[in-house]
Amino acid sequence: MTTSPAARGTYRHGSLRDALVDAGLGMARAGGPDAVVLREATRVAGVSPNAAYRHFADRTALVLAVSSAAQSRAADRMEEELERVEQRADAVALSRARLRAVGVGYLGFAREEPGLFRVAFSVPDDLSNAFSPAKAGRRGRSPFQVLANTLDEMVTAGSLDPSRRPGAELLAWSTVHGLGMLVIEGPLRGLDPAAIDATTQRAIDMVERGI
Amino acid sequence: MTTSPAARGTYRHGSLRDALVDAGLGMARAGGPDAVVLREATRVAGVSPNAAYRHFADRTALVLAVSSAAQSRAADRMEEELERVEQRADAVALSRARLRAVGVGYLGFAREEPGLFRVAFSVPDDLSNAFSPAKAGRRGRSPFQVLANTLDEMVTAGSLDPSRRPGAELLAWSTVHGLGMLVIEGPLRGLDPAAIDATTQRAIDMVERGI
DNA sequence: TGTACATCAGTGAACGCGCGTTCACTGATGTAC
DNA sequence: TGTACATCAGTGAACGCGCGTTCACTGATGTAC
Repeated sequence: MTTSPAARGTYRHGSLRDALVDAGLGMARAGGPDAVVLREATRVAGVSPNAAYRHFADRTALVLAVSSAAQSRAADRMEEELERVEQRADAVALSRARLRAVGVGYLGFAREEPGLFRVAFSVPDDLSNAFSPAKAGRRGRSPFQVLANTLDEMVTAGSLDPSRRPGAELLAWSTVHGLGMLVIEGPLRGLDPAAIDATTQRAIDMVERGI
Repeated sequence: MTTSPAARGTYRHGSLRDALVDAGLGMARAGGPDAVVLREATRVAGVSPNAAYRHFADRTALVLAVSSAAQSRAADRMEEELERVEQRADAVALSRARLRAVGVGYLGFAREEPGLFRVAFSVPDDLSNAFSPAKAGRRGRSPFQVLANTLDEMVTAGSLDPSRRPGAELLAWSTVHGLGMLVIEGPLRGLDPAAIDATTQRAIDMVERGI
């Protein structure tokens, strides 16, 4: 990741944009959006400070790109959890298990990567990306789409009444997002992981029952 | 609020601590926690920059005090909504209406004062205050206590099974806090107020049903 | 009631800092003829 | 196949900025005798 000009040997970097975003992810991992500093990213990439301006209009643009990348990772984490769900005959039970997996994955990401979670979902001007299919990262799905798909599956399986489907993602997401924030920077921070697991399960129970 | 040394006339300020916190609230109102700048607070208070150090160990201490004050305001807003709930014979219905009022008040605060909401609930080291009775502001109740009281009322009224009471505040708060974040800096930002109202009601429905 | 003195809230000047950003530039690449 | 030239990714040096914080200080207050 660190490519000094000497080490690099070449005048052109080759993939500076990606290198800057990677460096930004590293900083965000440690301290959230505010920790992303443009000059430091160029340092890590082994390039002069102003080289960043070939790829980003300003610091905000870099942070937005980092936010996007972090959203991709969140989506990956959610799909990872989805893949762990075992198949079963009962379509209703399956679709419910998949909804749970989405919630568990989202909260797993929040707990494992609080800095990335914050840069992904607390960067005002970019969160819309999480919702817009068009803007989803090259990886494919945004966290929001993963959730929406799972809710659609519930309707198909008959575990969610179609009349309750519209806007249901907002309810599910609110709960799980709020809990994530409380876990990261709220009173649940540093709580016994087992207790957090239990609260996570309870929160998802509530969503399932109340949606 | 602006008291220049000349205008002030006196060498001692008299209530500098409060003045700094007030100035901090003003800045936070406009831009959240990051917008709180110590030097600016002293400027607004009409005092030299280092005078702040008589009252706060460092900038962080000031931000924490501002966060505390903002939490008080949130609690006030919630109680304001509670007072609006009309009395009725049916204790169950009353206790439910009061829970709704708490949620509506919390979200009203988020929408009306996004900057204060953020400084109140997104300052890592201080959110514990919202939970600890001992540390509650002189105004009395913390937002968390207001919520907890209302849930206790539900148990008393018989609208919440006592076995479900422990930890219930976390579920309710998660939902309403998450929705608040989505409204402030998420995809619901700038949405038609009526639509936000509707989502708020639905979210609270979900909590009531699923808790 | 009057004076001496401790207390401490505020002053004034200065600091180092690292940031984001701009300027005029140079060197490597790829394409047209 | 060889050369001229446009393109543009990166360089190097510099900037202004306002911040948080420290220093040695001064002036007003309140208390002890």
